[in-house]
Amino acid sequence: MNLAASPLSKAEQRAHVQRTRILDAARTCFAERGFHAASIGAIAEAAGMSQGLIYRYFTNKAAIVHAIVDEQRQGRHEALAGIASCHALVDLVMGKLERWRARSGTFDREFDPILFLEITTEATRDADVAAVLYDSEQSVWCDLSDVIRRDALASGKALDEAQVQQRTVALRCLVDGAILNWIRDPSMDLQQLRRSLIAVCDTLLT
Amino acid sequence: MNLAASPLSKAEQRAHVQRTRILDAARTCFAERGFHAASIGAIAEAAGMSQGLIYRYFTNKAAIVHAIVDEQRQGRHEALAGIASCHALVDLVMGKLERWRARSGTFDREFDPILFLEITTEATRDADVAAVLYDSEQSVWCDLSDVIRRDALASGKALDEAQVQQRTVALRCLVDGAILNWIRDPSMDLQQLRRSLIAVCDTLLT
Amino acid sequence: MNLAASPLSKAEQRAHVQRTRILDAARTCFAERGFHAASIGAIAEAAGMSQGLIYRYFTNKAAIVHAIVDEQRQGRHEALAGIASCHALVDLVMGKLERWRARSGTFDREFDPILFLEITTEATRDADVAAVLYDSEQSVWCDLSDVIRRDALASGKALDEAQVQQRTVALRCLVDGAILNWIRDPSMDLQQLRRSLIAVCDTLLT
Amino acid sequence: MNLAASPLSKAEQRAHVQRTRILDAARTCFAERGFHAASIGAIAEAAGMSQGLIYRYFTNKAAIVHAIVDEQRQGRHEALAGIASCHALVDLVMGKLERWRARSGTFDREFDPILFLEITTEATRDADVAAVLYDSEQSVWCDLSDVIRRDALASGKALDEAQVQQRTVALRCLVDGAILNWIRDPSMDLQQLRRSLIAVCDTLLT
DNA sequence: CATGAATGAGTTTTCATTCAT
DNA sequence: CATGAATGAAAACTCATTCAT
Repeated sequence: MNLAASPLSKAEQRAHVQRTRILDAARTCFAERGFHAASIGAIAEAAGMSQGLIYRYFTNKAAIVHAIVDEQRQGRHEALAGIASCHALVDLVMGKLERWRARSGTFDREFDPILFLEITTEATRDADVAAVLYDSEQSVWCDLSDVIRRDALASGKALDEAQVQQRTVALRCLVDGAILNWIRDPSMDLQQLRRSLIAVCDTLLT
Repeated sequence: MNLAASPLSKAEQRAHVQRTRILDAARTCFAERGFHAASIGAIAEAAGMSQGLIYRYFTNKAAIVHAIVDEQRQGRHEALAGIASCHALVDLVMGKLERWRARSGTFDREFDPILFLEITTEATRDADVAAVLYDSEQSVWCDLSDVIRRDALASGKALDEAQVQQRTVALRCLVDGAILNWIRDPSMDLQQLRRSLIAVCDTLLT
Repeated sequence: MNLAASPLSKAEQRAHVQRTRILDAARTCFAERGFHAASIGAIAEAAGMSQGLIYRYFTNKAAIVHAIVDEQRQGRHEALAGIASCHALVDLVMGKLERWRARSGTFDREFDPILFLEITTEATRDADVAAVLYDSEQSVWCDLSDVIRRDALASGKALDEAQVQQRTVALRCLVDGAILNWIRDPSMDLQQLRRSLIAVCDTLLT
Repeated sequence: MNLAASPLSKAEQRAHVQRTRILDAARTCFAERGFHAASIGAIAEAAGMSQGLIYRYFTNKAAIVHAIVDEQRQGRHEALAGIASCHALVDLVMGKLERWRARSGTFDREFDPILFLEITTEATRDADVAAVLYDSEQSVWCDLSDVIRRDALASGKALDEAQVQQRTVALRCLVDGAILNWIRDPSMDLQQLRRSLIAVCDTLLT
């Protein structure tokens, strides 16, 4: 993303490193305790720096939240870019959920289900978060539509635009709903969930 | 609701009225600001009473949260009891979303999508909330399976148990995902969403 | 104290009974938690009545405290009236301490060591308590001087007034100090303490 | 006090100064109003700082109380270390009482009679305070026994251990009782009290 | 006479944010 | 650039006291 053409000064590099350290710490704290309950003090400690320093890189606690929301948006977009079929999408998401349960406590820079929920909730109240999230949704929408199209292409089906839209909606709801249900029922059998999703995808694309 | 057989004393009636007043206020505040950001002071003001009085009816702020979570669980269960087909379910949910947008600011004693999200997020951190939510999920699971069975019965299909389970998973994810997406993209065309859901339901049940 | 000449009306009797109930409850609560930490609510519950009713019999929380201080003053005076020798005094006090440890939780209407301490501390801050306590001290002073005189008389010694005063001071300090030390070191051997006090009394009166 | 060997960082020095400021303020407030009635707000104001800052140096209000109790324990121990005779002990205590009355409002970092009482009362309810106080008592017990022994040695008397114990008990009760009585009767003639105590000491050691 | 619902001021404690060093 | 001491506003919760019933 950062081509050779843009020579980052040492100061800029340092700033970027610091911002990353803060965001990594914040992601963990936010996912653990929520945007509100996670204090700047906790983030500073997790980042191994003083509270004051955080304010050199982010004007606000809100600014940190915004940055993380954006980070997740980008991550989600990049993750979807490499996906060529519905099956692959289901695999990606289910893999995330499985890995999440394994190494609890560490969180994913590109896409974290708990943060995803936290962000959605926050969007209800914070207009800025809502705006970023809205953009994210548009982008995800396109990405998912592309997945549908690629999948159809690969299996030799021709879909008109209306069919693409409809299947995109369905796919989106399925995946998001799967995440939500996984959170609401941690004892859920992930293998069975995966099989069900696959089955629905197959049915929908027939 | 209050048959002659249940002799509620005046004190008990009063207590019930007050609890209801508090819960109504709290539901609004929680949906508007979230469980954490909504202060007891704000709830008290919304309920038109002093902060101290709230503590006569609820030992804790947490107790209020728990009461509301339970209220929503019950409401969700009751709402599903009357549903006989997937179409009816989609209608119920979409109706909620449409009505919600119309009279923003008022919240639903039986089931509110924003609160639903807030509760799911809170369950990540509060073990008590998680427990109530888990129970709720089991109950919803049964209710949805019944919907699937009734639907199949009405349309003369015979489904084995594995098929019922699979369709229940799909239905559940679809509906929850629809709510989530509606929250994330408020500009979404609800009519189109409704049509897509109906189409998926029809496809899945064929 | 209440001679036949004063016919108490039924209302007055009831009032007296109620006041007694409240004071009994308050004594327990105060000794358990201290004047400040003991709430009117706790006292009301211990007395088996409503909070409001307490205010029919006492204008204030402070009034309850004052009543109890006075009660203890009177009890102390009456307890000393029957004492004819230093040995008897030591026995009285040590008996109190021993019994106190045995049935912890119940408190003595006539004199309770913990309340005694609590009251002394409170006198530091509340002028009314200080006044009652001051009166109490004058009265106790006379009572103790009489004990000294009776003791000397019984053992055939003649003491001039200065000697009486001096021994009274000593006796008073010894007894109060014994109580204080017993509170500060609950593991203290009461039998040994008793023997030491007796020995000092004997020495002092030789 | 701060020899060259102890390299306190500037931060540590500052922390120590602040803790001292807080403890000084707290001692005053506690002695004036009691542990419970003295609010953190009052302490902060007396210390000339914000309420929040107090929590940087003490985790709790209880922590402040504990620190003060410990401070007094140490002070009491150090004060007794330099005492070689019963007369000197009486002089020390009476001097404290006289000085206390003179400059009311200021309290003694090493040993304050009102705080001593407050602490004893609190020990009745706070297990931690009770524990520190118990340790203090053991230490004072040894210190007083040593005073008795030194005194006997100086006056050429030989005391067996039982006699030492007995006199220690007596001395302890006398001194504590004197403080208690001085509090309960502020009009008391301190000169007379001093003479009486001296007389008893002389009698006891004959 | 008795209740207990209601209030409002007060308590301890936390935290985002600033700023002197 | 970095620190962490300091602040002030707010949070949850308690409690003495009043008053309608």
